Amino acid sequence: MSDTNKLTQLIVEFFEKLASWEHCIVRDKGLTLPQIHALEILGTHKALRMKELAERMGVTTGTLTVLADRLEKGGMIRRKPHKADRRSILVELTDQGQVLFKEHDELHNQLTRDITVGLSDTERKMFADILEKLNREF
Amino acid sequence: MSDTNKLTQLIVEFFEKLASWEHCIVRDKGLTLPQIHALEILGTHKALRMKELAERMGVTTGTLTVLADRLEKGGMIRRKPHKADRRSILVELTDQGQVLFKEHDELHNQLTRDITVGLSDTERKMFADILEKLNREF
DNA sequence: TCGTGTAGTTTGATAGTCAAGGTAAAAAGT
DNA sequence: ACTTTTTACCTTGACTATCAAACTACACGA
Repeated sequence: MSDTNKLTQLIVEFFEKLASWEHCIVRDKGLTLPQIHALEILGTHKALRMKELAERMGVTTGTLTVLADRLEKGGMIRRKPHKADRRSILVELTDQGQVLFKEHDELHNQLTRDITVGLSDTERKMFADILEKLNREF
Repeated sequence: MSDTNKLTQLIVEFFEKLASWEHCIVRDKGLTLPQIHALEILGTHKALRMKELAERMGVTTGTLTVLADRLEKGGMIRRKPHKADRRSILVELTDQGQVLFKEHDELHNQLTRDITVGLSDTERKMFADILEKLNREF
């Protein structure tokens, strides 16, 4: 097997494990993956237009409308008018959504610590550098 | 911001990009993420029992039943009886499913090549080593 | 053989998803 | 200024994913 094949398998395995972990975590909180995904994006971007959020999530605005309805009903997000463009609607986290986001973000950090526990400082730095390069190439 | 936070962000960004890529790829083929996920697992494991496949996918057997129905109707997989245990059912790829799996697998390899194009041989090897360690810790 | 556990299916309820169509507002063209 | 086109969001209809719970058939141990 080529080096590329092996590396691909390692990436796929890593990806699957991350996905599975996220899935279990959010299910315990009564949320779904798309819902927490929206909260994650809003948590790092303050207010976003529906259109922008939909694009970042990779879904249509129609899909986002119903998703946002549910999150709004659950008290996680808030819609507010866009001053400059009356077609647009801004979405932002409520206080409750902020709390949830921060909790979830801390879980991510804890996971990072857990899985990198066997790495040396050099390796951890190397890993960060490599990820930065990969993200640029995407 | 701590090193852990930064590393977490890099991992999340990498994960999101992988998910988005996979999403776009399978949509072009008229498949869904869970469907291609099942094909990927079956592609590397020959025949699996429904129960085993469900566990690897992280879904209940009820969910897998309807998923398998659709894949079977689409000619991607085949159910066949389990010789030793008549409660169990084995699932395996059809020839058509095999072709699809190999095509998709090759796309993964191509993606690996594309995103690691900026890495040196040393970095690529280091990346593989680190991923192996992380996958073990999971 | 009888009770308990297991594999898979079915069903009902809830979510996610898209495409297509609708409405209102902005932007562009004339 | 007026018309046309584009954009942003919502709605609807159809399909898929998902789980929990109930159900069937089989296995396995006491």
